Amino acid sequence: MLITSWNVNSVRARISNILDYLKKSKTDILMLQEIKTEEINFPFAEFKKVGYNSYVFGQKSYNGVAFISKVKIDEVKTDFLVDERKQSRVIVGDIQYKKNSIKLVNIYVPNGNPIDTDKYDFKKNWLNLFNLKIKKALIKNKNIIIGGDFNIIPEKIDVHDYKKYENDALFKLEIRKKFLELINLGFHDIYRYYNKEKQEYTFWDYTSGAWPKNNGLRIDHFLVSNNILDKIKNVNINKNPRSKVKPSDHTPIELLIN
DNA sequence: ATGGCCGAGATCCTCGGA
Repeated sequence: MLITSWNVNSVRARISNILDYLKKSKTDILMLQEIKTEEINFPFAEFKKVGYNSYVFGQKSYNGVAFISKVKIDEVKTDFLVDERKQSRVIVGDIQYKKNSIKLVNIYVPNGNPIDTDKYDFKKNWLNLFNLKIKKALIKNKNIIIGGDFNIIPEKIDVHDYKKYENDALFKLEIRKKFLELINLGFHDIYRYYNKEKQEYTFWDYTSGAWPKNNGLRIDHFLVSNNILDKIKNVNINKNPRSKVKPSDHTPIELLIN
């Protein structure tokens, strides 16, 4: 089973790119972030036409997350984390896979820039709350996959020029520590687990020729709980969608389960 | 050496993104 996470930077602006991707990749479950629309304007029919059901937690203009899935997702919840600004950043659901129940947690973490504003505090508070919610969720189900746009560069290897990001909300030590705290609850950053030395990115800014220069960041991640680590067959950053016309600034990360 | 963009929702600019 193939599970993909992709920040699409508007589901409506990106609909043909997303449909192309589904056709080519045959992904079973697509976890979307930054859909930038409410449920009322979500393209349910377009996905239904190609065999996918949509589970949507939308918001007007900003944020918004969704599952696009060929398989049934149970217990879909949009109140896993309710932040102080009531933003649509987390949707969770359970899948049955080979007699295991796996909880999928699809997240869009706040950006947090600039760091001298309340946006940065919002990100810190958000991550604290998220870690707490995951800690509680692990008590009920030890099979958890967290996927999404974390807006966190875990290590120096995950950015083209780390010195430029030392005072950026994506790479500040304080933020990376929150990511480590989350991992220490019992997860692996599955991309880095399989690729100890590889330098690949999931995001390239639209500006400054970042894509042709490969000035990227690895900020989209899959965290897999220890209990199901042996069920993971492969993980891949698929750069193809970033090279298309009218692309998202992020590209999909794909997780293959045994 | 620097900087270059894009989407939504409202106008012809602002906000947010990273």
